[in-house]
Amino acid sequence: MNTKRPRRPLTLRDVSEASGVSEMTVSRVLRNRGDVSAATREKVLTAARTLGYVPNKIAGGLASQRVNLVAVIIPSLSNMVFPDVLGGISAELEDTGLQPVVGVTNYSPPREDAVLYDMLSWRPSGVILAGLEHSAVARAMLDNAGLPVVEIMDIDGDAIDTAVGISHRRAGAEMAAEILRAGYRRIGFIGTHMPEDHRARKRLAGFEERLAQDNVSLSAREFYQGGSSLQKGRELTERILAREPELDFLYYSNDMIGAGGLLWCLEKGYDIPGKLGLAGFNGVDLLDGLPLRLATTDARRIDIGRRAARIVAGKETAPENGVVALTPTFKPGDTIRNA
Amino acid sequence: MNTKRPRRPLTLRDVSEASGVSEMTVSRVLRNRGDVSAATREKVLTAARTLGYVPNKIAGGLASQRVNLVAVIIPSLSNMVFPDVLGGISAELEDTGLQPVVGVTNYSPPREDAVLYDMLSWRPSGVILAGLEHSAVARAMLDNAGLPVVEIMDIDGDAIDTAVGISHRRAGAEMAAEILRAGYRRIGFIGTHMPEDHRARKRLAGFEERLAQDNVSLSAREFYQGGSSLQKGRELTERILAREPELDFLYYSNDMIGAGGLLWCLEKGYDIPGKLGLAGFNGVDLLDGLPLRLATTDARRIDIGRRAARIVAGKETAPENGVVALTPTFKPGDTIRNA
DNA sequence: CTGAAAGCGCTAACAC
DNA sequence: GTGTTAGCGCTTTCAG
Repeated sequence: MNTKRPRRPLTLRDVSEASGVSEMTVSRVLRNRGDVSAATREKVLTAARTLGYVPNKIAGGLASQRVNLVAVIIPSLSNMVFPDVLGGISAELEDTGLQPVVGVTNYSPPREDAVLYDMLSWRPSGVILAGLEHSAVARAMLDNAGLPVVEIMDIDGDAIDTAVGISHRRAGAEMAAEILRAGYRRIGFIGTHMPEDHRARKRLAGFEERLAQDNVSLSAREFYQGGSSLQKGRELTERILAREPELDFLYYSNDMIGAGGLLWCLEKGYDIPGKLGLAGFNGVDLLDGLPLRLATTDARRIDIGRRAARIVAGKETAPENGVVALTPTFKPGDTIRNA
Repeated sequence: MNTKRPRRPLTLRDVSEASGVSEMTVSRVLRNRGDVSAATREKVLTAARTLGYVPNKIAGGLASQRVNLVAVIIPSLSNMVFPDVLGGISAELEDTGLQPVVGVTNYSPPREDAVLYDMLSWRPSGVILAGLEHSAVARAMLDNAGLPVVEIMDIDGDAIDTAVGISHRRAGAEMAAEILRAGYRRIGFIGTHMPEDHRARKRLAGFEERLAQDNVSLSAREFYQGGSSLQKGRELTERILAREPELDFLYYSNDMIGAGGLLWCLEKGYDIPGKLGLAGFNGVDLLDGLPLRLATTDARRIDIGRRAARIVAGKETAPENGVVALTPTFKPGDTIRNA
């Protein structure tokens, strides 16, 4: 094994010499560009294959000034929402020759700047990034880059070029409306304490505004740090109900902690949804296997990925106002009683 | 907004002219390479910043023949195990100047070949890829590439360069031993039907071999297609127990379906772990919030990522035999009775 | 249909 | 400490 690892990677010239065809024509064959006779094409392909030649995109990109990469910048991979977005993006990019390259910011603006800088230094053909809130530095880089920029997940704010997402404000408001319609009145909220999670913040704002319309205000809030897990959902639920035993509804900022809360409540024998209603956010398929299906809002993650990719790929042109608004859809599940 | 998007991206030359310093020295400043006087450095940095210059790594990579990218090739992003591996990799790469670039194969060998080809065409400084089973084409490409190759997750087989992982055969065998020790004898297995999931296959093989040592053989198996979910775990558990009501243990090929099975069994009132024991595989933290903690094997995902990254980064040299064997650790949880 | 020449934006290597 | 020269491996452009 492993006997003759070549010192020098193969170049077009090697294929050219092995096949007796000029570098230029070899290049044409390998890229399916321009007309080449079947005979020549065959010679080249055989030579390339037997040598095990892999083109050098660094050189190719420099010469052609075009790179088939799309930068995708997201806050996290671990909360089971961004993998869905990525799935939508890859699916839609599949037949375009474009390839997504993923960068993760951990919800840190300086880290976002760094990741963006790094990705832009590869001169991608487009950028897809989560959220509408970016540092002045980031905005300047994107302005200077002169490439399509699609901001995803959120549409409550100003887009640089194009935004594809849902209104989290609206998602929050609609959930509030459903909860009120069902007759719940003593409502608690459980969410992350993350100043940089703008979407969760907007959701909560929309939620409280809608409650206020009915003269209801939140009876309790509980915030947590770090990642979401079932365990975290349990702890926070226990804590908020210990503090405010009279609560009749809990709105969670994501499905994972909501599911944890649900499991805890069921164990403790709470009457759900009779005496206590629960709802989460995202619409992950984890919920389908729980003892009761948690009410939630489908955040349209896959669709968001697809539309963003279509725009970057030029399959679809962004609307005049630069906003592609998808509709967050309420999923009642089993944890909100019927009105 | 968006007024003066430049037609031509900025080059070193622009910074050079704006600062009155030669291109070469500008380059030195921007890369922190070689000695440059504080005064010059300041001039350059200011010019670069005010122009909004972003270096072109395509050109840089071509000139220097070095690229700070590490290709990471994994089968899937959606099963909550690879994000952990990725986390370990990024964490360890953070201070090395290297950057992971992720490719996903969906457990398809042809897709793996394609992804690998594509990544190699960017001439990364190293490759980390899941598993030891690769097509002849893939092996040839890796041999030709002349760069460090680390195969992760599995060590049961031959590595190209270096393998970092656990023995799945052993993990299966050890779980079997625990189950037998606890006195269970009528054992069923539930797993994916994926010819390409070699690790699951090896786990099952090790599991059955160990059972055979005690003259026990599997009483039932249930296979499924597609992704894992709680719901799938419920359905399969119901099915296998309908077919073989006498089973006293269920071994699942991953924690997600195991958790689904656990929830279903609890609802149906099974005596767990008294009459029926359950175990999964991976050790994901989802398990911490379930009504009972599912027994499982910690697959050491984060450690695997870290060690692999250390080797690619040259922080650590691979052992002579090319195998970094981590120890899969049994986690008893609450679903196996004490012996 | 095929080839030759020029150069993409940067850095290695060598002057000064 | 700083500048000059020559490519890196490919593709563009223009000839044939």
